[in-house]
Amino acid sequence: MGFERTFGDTIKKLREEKKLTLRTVAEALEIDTSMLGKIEKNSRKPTKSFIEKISKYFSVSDKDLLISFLSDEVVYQVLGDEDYADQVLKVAEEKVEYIRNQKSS
Amino acid sequence: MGFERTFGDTIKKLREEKKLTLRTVAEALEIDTSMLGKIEKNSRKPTKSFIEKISKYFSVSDKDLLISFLSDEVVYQVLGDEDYADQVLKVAEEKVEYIRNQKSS
DNA sequence: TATATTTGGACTAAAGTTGTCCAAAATGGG
DNA sequence: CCCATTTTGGACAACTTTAGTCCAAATATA
Repeated sequence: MGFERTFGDTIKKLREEKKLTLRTVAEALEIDTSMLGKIEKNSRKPTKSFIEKISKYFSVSDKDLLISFLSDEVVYQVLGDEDYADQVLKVAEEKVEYIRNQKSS
Repeated sequence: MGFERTFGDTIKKLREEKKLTLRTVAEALEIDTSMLGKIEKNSRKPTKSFIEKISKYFSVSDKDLLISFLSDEVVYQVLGDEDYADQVLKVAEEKVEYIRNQKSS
């Protein structure tokens, strides 16, 4: 899976590959058409349940889609203001590692 | 700077090393004592302005404190639910890299 | 024991988020 | 070009979250 795209781009591509309309997919997932459009444009966040439904609908990995979304969130958070993105991510990794070791001791 | 601790732990340690009370520091920074206590316990978020003031007050790097705080946020975000933390961070790095290349082209 | 410090609950105001509805804009087939 | 359909995004109300303050209980200190 190509993670360079955003979550929205990813699900939009899945839909367009199958030549389906927003309305068609939205009905299948039982959500508002406009909502689906916004999620594709990353202007509304998918719920966990949405990610489950859409991954099932397109037969793609639920986990991959979730990671795609969560990483978008992290990127968004980390790219504001001053750009210490790399350092912030590096330190975050260290902290995650540290916390893991804590737990298992 | 040891980034294994949380932002709250870090500023608490700075205060205790100088044997200052919450009230003393809070007054110097012109914020509520209780607020400072909560920030030390990571139950309230520091504002950008708070980080600037406290780093100046203790003569430590503003940037380091900011990174400490931002990385806490990322860790918090990434450690919920299923734990794909490593993968999410890795993908986030790739996306940041990707976005950087986009901009400079 | 008396005094100061730390902790956290409760609350209000402000800010942010969600999902829905609707209409304008864009697209595409005939 | 026209019409039907799709896409896009604004506006809104309901709801959730967060921020900051005040206060009192708990804890530490001298």
